[in-house]
Amino acid sequence: MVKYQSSAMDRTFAALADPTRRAILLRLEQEPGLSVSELARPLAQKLPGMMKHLDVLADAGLITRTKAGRTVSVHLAVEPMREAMEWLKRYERFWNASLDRLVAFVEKEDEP
Amino acid sequence: MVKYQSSAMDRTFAALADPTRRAILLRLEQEPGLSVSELARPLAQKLPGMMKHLDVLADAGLITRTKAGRTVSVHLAVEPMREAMEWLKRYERFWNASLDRLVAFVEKEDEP
DNA sequence: CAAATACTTCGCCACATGGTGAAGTATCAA
DNA sequence: TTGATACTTCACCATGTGGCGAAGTATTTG
Repeated sequence: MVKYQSSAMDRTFAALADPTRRAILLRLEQEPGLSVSELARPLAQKLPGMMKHLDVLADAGLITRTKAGRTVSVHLAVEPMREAMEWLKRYERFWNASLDRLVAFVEKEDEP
Repeated sequence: MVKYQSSAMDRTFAALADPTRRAILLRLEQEPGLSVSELARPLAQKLPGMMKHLDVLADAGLITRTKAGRTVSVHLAVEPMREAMEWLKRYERFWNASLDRLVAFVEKEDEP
């Protein structure tokens, strides 16, 4: 890859690209503060694998971890998702607005 | 990685995780139907690199390519972005709605 | 203190990405 | 037909997952 530094948005989208990580986020939405083991159990994930996913999510700023004794509770942090959504919003007009623009777009393609 | 098959959403988020690819999508929004070379030029990308990015974008369903003679014009396809946004919408309440929920969330964290 | 629990880190492996230059193919132009 | 143009594919490299078992560290618990 040779990507020595990546932007916040790069990391956010990359973190969201894995189904296990999306499942983690969905679960945390329902049950904030779950521990690492509790997160791993239903996902049939060993702890080392879960650690890597949590590292990716934390790098992207999508979770925070707080340690209490020997257990770690994990919490959602949605700000990066808001920014990802802001980016996508740029394209909202393509499916949200009237079809005028789409028609114009298609017609332009047919020009020589 | 050992990911033999990935879902449409996996591919969409993965495609969006690269700044060059996001730049391509932004550019196509302004100027639909650009050719491969035209896309590559301002991004300081060699053609082989651009080809790979376009392959990733096409796999994710984010672009379509139509060949006319020896030139290929590239077009946006926004449906996958709409779906990505639908997924993110689930979290919208965290930043969009009243702060009640956030307060409840924070207070829950302080419980023993 | 000893044992169990909950993470954490450490190799190790396979594979996709992101980039390159070089070579190949297909069209268009002269 | 010969060149130039526009892609396309190939071979190669470095790196970041994504997964595992095994070993290590830190806290509780008995």
